[in-house]
Amino acid sequence: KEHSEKKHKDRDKLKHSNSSSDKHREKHKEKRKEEKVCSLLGKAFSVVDITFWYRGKIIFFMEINMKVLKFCFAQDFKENNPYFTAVVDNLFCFSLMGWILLSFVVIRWEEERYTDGSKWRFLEHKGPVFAPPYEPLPDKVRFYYDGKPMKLSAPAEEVATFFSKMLDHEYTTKDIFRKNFFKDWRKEMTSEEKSKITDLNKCDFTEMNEYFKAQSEARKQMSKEEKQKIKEENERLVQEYGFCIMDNHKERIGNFRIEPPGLFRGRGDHPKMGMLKRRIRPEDIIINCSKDSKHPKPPPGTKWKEVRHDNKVTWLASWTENIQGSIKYIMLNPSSRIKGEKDWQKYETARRLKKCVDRIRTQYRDDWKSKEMRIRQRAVALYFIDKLALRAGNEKEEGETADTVGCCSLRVEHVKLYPKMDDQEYVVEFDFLGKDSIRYYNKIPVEKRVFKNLQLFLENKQPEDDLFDRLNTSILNKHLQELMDGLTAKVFRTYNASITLQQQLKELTCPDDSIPAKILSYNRANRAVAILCNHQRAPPKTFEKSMQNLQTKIEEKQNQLSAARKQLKVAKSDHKASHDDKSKKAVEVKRKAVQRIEEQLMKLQVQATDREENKQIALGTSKLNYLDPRISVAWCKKWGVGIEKIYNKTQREKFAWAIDMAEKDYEF
DNA sequence: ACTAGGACTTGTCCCTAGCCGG
DNA sequence: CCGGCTAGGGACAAGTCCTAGT
Repeated sequence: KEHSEKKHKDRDKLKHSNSSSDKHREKHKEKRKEEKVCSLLGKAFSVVDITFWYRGKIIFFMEINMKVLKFCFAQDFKENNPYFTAVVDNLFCFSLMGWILLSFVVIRWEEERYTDGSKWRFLEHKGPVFAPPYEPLPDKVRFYYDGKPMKLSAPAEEVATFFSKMLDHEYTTKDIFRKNFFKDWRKEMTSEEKSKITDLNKCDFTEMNEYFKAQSEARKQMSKEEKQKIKEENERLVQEYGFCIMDNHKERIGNFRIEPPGLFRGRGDHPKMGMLKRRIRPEDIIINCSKDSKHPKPPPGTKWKEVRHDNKVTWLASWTENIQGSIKYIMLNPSSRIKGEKDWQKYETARRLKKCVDRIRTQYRDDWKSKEMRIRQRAVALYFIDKLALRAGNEKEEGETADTVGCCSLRVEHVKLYPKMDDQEYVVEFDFLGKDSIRYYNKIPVEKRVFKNLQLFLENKQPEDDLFDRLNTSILNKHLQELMDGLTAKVFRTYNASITLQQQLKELTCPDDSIPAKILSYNRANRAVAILCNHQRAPPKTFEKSMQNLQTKIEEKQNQLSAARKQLKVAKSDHKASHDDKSKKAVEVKRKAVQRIEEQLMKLQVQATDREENKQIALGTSKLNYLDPRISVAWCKKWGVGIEKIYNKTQREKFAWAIDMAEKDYEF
């Protein structure tokens, strides 16, 4: 019905444009019409049939070039049904007595999956965008050494600017940072500079620092037009370099810009902080694309390191970074088929774990009694991974990164055992730095067997010895692989996160709640998961202030409310006195006003609670990486909550497959 | 069995576009 | 229309897990 209404409107527009004599305008309208028709087409179909009948008037199709139709159709179809792919090369379209027959092939993701391990058949892109070249400082901005101004060579100056931009950060005062920086900086100096500049403490970067501050201030002060221009330029760059063609579809690239040079910071107590991250040139880049595609061109006068055609991998370009010597990649955006499909598979693996988790739990409990030490250790570690959602904990090379651990790499110093604590027995206290040097602190009571085993593991060990000395991640994962196909340590995190969300949602959602209250429940369920996974954040710098603002708003609303209530009272007594229509209306109006303000107040209060509870907890990570989006989609459908209340635009794009697939009765 | 390298996922921080109330 | 604030996106670091070579 809706579509036919739209069609009528379109037809009216069509007549209109025919009578218009302005050629240009007509052309424009033509284009819009095409777009409109194509978007209508995309929305017109449900997704399961191989062949669709669609009733309409042929006039639309005659006027559209078949090629355009095909392309628009492919795009629209994909946007609306990301879980499917349409093969439009075989698109077949003709009219029959006012009906239009459209026939094309629809393929589901899993049907399209290649069996030989290849990830794509065709890949074409324009290559990465490089960091802008270094612009030397104007002469008036000077660097001082030992109190005297000194002109630096361009390479040395560039590195100096990196440091000068960071002057406000605490880490420029750290010894390691300064030492690493100075060492790398000296490598960029001319021999003359090298002999002169021997002590970082005698370097004065303040003038440079002020210059950059002024620059950023000036950028803020730019006129609207200038800002608009920059925005447009950026947009153009995205249009040109931000997309690629992979197997008949135009897909967004995740990070098409190469990381600019700068000083490496690292997280936590990183031994390499302050080192120079060098500039990446075309000669460092390996391009990956299909042989029969138009290969990306390197910037004039340069060459790529290599152009290869490896369809067993998903990346478009790669280079080796100089701090850790690891490889960096350019890959597709999460909304792309290749990422979405993988994401979906991940949750399917977690759902398979759900089916056999009881068996696995029984087994590891059995293994706590094993005669073999390695099996006991494996079983206790697995218990922690399952119960506490710890990460696997690969070994790391000492001195290369910050000292952090996961389950398998836990050391004796990270756990403390308390046979009795308060009113609980067999309490284990964990205190260690995990990924990104985020502290994990937790005290939990465990079963007696686990406790006894831990005591055994700790015997005759130094604090810096491994807790699980007979275990590492590859042993653990090999074991898990035997328990279930595709099972690894991280699947437990996904599984426990998703199952917790589903169960919390069931528990917390009250059918009679208002929409904001329901959303609060959702956020609380999300929060439970974030706490489980230890997703913390530094309380935002503006937290206190924004909390206060909210509080004042609430007070204001409360005042408004009491005022409105008073007015309602007055109106009521007026009505009692006069009993006329006018006063009756007035009462209604006032009643509505009170109601509205009550609602607003409630919304604010809910918001305040939500924010307070969220002070140190980051919801984003679990939402993006651990929670099966179909649970959320189903919840939204079940309770009539708009999906946009839960997922913002990017998240909706990433989870398009789930929004498409999940019905309100979906069970993880 | 062990290691290094490679590919891909997960994680936090920081900046800024754009929203909203005054 | 302006300025303050904040959500969201980008940047990029740091994990996991797998494979191939020794």
